[in-house]
Amino acid sequence: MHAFDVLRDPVRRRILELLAEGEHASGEVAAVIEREFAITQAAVSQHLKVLRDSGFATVRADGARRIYAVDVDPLQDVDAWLDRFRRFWEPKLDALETEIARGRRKRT
Amino acid sequence: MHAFDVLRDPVRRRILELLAEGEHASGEVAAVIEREFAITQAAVSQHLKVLRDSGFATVRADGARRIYAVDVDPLQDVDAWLDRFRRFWEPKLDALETEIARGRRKRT
DNA sequence: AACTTATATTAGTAGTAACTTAAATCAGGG
DNA sequence: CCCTGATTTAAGTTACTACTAATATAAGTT
Repeated sequence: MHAFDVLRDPVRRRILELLAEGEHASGEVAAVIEREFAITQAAVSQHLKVLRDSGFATVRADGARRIYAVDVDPLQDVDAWLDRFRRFWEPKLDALETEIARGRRKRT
Repeated sequence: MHAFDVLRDPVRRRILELLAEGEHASGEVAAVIEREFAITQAAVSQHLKVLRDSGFATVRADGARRIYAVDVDPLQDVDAWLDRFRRFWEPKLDALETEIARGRRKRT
């Protein structure tokens, strides 16, 4: 599933916003989303699965709970796709300066 | 239609890539897309309509031709949404430096 | 072991979105 | 004015996606 397919859904975007604040258990995420979007826990779990499968989130077990964390790799891909449009709104920067400012060098 | 709904479609993303290179007539876009995606000219026209309606593209007439240009406002919205995740991959910059580097001040 | 809590999975349904084909619009030239 | 080329619009079909309800799984508690 392509990154943009994942981000298309407002529920998934909201979940990612929550995870951007820090790790959350599945149930914590579900509580917020159920309230804000009026959908069931099962639906939230399905969205979490999409996020896992597409690399936007990672999970670890904590007893019966599942702790989710954001993984920004696919978001960086989106950011990289936007690069070709940046010249329309960003002031001119030389190539090296841009590299440094944007921090998009290969991870070491 | 939300920006991410628009960007979800690979044909529309490809059209935006073409428009990022410069203005193109509807027919020029259609020629490329028909070849690359094997869909009809009518389908391409429908995608162009979506891009128009959602603010991603503007059109002007040139005789019977319709010349399309990219409008990056919605792309900037996407870029802004990504801001909350940038700290996961960007080196620390102070607030002002970030403002300058990212060029996201109000348009003057 | 039985009960409860936490979470995921399955099966089925309904709405939407992206096509195709056909028809409509509209500008320019003979 | 008719014809052609360029483009959009309309109608209908199909496939996909997000949902619910029900069930399964697994851990924690008594």
